[in-house]
Amino acid sequence: MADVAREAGVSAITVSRALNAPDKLAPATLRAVREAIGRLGYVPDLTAGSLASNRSRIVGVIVPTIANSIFAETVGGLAAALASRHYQLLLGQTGYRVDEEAALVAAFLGRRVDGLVLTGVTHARGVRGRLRQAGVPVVETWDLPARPIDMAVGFSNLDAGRAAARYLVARGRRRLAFVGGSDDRSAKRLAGLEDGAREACLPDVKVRAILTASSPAEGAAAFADLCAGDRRPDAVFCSNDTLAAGILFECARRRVAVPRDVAVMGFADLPIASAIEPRLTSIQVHAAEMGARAAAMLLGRLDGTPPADRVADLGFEIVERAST
Amino acid sequence: MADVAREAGVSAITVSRALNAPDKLAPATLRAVREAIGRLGYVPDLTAGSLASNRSRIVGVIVPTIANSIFAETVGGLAAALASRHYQLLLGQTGYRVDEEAALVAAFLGRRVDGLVLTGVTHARGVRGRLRQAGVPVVETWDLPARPIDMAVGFSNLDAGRAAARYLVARGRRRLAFVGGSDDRSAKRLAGLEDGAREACLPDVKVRAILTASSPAEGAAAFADLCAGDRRPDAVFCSNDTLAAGILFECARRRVAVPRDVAVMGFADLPIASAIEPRLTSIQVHAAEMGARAAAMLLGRLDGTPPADRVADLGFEIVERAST
DNA sequence: CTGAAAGCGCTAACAT
DNA sequence: ATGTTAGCGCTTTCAG
Repeated sequence: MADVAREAGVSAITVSRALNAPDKLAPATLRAVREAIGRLGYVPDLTAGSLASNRSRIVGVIVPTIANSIFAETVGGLAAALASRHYQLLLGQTGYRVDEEAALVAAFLGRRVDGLVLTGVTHARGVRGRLRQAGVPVVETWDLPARPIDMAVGFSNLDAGRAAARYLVARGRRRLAFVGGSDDRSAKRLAGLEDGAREACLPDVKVRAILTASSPAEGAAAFADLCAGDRRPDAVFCSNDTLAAGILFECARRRVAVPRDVAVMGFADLPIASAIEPRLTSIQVHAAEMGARAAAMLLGRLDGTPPADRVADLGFEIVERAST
Repeated sequence: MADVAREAGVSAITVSRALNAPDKLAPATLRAVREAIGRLGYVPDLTAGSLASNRSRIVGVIVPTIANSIFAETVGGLAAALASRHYQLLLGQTGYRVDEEAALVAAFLGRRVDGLVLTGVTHARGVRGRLRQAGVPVVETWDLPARPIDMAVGFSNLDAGRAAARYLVARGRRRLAFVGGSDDRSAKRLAGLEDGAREACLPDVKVRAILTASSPAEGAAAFADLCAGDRRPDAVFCSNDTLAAGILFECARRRVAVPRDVAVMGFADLPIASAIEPRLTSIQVHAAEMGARAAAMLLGRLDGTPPADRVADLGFEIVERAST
């Protein structure tokens, strides 16, 4: 920066202003500085800038795994929204382990991120406190917290599960099954489903939980398991469209007619849901928009805009298709 | 850090060493410092550390879009490998625009990333030069560069396309079609396919290029298009399993028998390929491993290990399944 | 509209 | 094994 200043015949601070507040400079000065920057191929060091200004222009996002499409959609929406404002995205994967999340939060705070986006509302001991103390804007996603750390954008997983049960019951299904992850959010969807089944005085929901649910192969295997018992379920609710797709494939192989013999319902309404044959009934939860809204919330806070709602419930919608 | 030093009755540099080189301290000193850190809840500022040490422990990765599973797999592999060594990942999306890539490269260099992972081998003017001048370790992925910027890990997209053609021709297919993106790597796969068709003196390959190919719906629409003409192709090669899945769905709806009437071949061997019905023949390209290898190459360089191969050809394998 | 001085929080290089 | 000094490259604050 000193070199550029010398080349342009100004002081360092003027170069800094040319970069960060160009309209505070006289047009001629600005032009001179820009030319000097071009001649020297100067690349400003944002690390030094962050240290001096105490703003990093980095947002951290922590997801269970980026290889799962539902989170990839959210991260994509987040990254796109941040890029337009020249913020960068630091990505962390927990592998569904809360202690990994705690470690990532610590590491990201050490990087002095300007904001943090978390998946879910259940966190390791001490994480809430550390986050609050750090005073970093935080958005929890993919659920609605009873007591948010700071801000949140999501939907009620419990209500979604219950809505699925009611929907299936209303269509005459009696033997409900669940295939999904054992993580916190999937567990809530299952709880909602069981709740709905109880309302209708149905027998217990058959459960086939998968450690880290995401592949169609796991869905297919889970369905095979469910069929092994005495009475095959007549409806399966999955915590993820990818799993549901696997079940549809397995049904095709077993010549199980969908929806006649068994209704299959997915979750998240990924692109595959509206393309697969038979087209998959799913619950749309606006995965990409969640990321975009999280970005908007963070940026609003960082701009000092009067905080609107701290918690945004994006809701969910059952998208009815051929599989039910 | 000064506070911690005072609390522990040592100097600042000793605190620094407790964090970065604990085995250079006497056990008692180390314990004292750690206790002080715990009592004060001290979180070291990595920004300041980066500035002072000139190492950021951040690696940047730039992909067309994270919402496309093939890149999500690579990023996942990369992130996992880096996390084990306490490096963080900065993520950028180009939306398949080369000028966006150039902007992201500039921004990441400004962040003083310790390494950079790029998708593909074709870049905007000036990017190569800027990267070389910065002296940052770079890994290009998903292709093999004729003249690498620095390092690379990938496979030959041209050969993969040609292998697909030969495979299909050997099974008696004569009217080949291609459905895929119009990006550089897809274009190479298409060129390979056309090359293979020429070898066998087949008629021209029918091409249905999609701007940014990734969803099953796009695959289905593309297949509908291909069928609209006079002679339906008897084999379709897709630049992505997600597109191929869409074609299989569309075939099911049109009662087009696969593989009897048309053979369908995918690319990348994503989880869906081995789960869908009929199971999809695909070309395995080790997407996740590409990320892991890219990480290994960068870390090796950063450790100063004698550079083994600068370019790793992971190759590809045709995984034959029911769809052909 | 532009500049001078000070310092962000840490680590490299050299002591001892 | 531990400490001292200097400085990383920028922005803040206060002046003019």
